[in-house]
Amino acid sequence: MTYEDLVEKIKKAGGRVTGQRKIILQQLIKHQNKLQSVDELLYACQQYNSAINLTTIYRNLEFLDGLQLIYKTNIDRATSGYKLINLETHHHYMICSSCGKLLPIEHCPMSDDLIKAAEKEGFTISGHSMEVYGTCQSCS
Amino acid sequence: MTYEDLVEKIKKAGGRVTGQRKIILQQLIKHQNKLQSVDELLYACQQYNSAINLTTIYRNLEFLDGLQLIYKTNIDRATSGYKLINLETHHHYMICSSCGKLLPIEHCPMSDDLIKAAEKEGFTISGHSMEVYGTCQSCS
DNA sequence: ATGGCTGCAAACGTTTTGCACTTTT
DNA sequence: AAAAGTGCAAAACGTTTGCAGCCAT
Repeated sequence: MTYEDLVEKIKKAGGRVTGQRKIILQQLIKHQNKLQSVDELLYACQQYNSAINLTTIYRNLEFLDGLQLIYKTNIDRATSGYKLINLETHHHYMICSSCGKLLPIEHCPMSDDLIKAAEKEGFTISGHSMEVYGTCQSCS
Repeated sequence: MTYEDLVEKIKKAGGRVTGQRKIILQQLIKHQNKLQSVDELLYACQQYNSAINLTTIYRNLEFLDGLQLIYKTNIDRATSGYKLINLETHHHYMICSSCGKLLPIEHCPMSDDLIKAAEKEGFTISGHSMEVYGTCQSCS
């Protein structure tokens, strides 16, 4: 997902490409392979525009989430982590508890067996989540 | 997990069986098969003791969580859901978005393949989560 | 009588909102 | 010019904490 792809999607959705949004997009692209807390993203953006506001980060994440461009999960009890979605791949990750790095998992838990078992119980599946936690090579 | 089992574990841990705690335990047992928000649990408990306090619910959930008796997950972005852990079974669930009911999944995504793939990348696994979302039979 | 538990009120950190102003289109 | 985005301050939200009093052991 390139910067140009993102800009195109935003314009198609009637969104505007403001100075703050540009910086946020760039920082999300730059850290595509890890989860960022809102504070980390704010800090990263402020290196390029010291005036950028926390509220603007939240609103942009919400806006991009509406465009289904954001993967969100909890870093810990109190903190949310965000990253750009990698549209090409189905997204399950191994998450490093130390540095937040994400290693994609090819293996998706939605097996035929599971789908059949759900149907059997009359359960209509609308989605699923799976995450593996641990420590990555460079952190251990 | 019976009430007596829980009381035994609590006493073994140096905890006390107070009036409020009894009610909370009973309500957790009663709703063992669904996620309850803190508010729902509070409301359920207040049917038996109208004076019971929100803080007490939180502290009891935290206490029981320390004893590894609580399964916690997010109901939605803002709300946490709690239930008693079913110690006998490894816990993955299909969660009904409408009523919060939980249907256990026998299938655990931690396959040998996945563990081997993690090792290969030098990732040390410490835990994992998996949840399936959808609508249960009686809600659809 | 000791130490854990409770209730209350206040604090906390994250996220959301109202409003006036600015910028992109 | 219109619509969307921004910054600020304040509010809202779920959750946690300090403290004084209470109750199970």
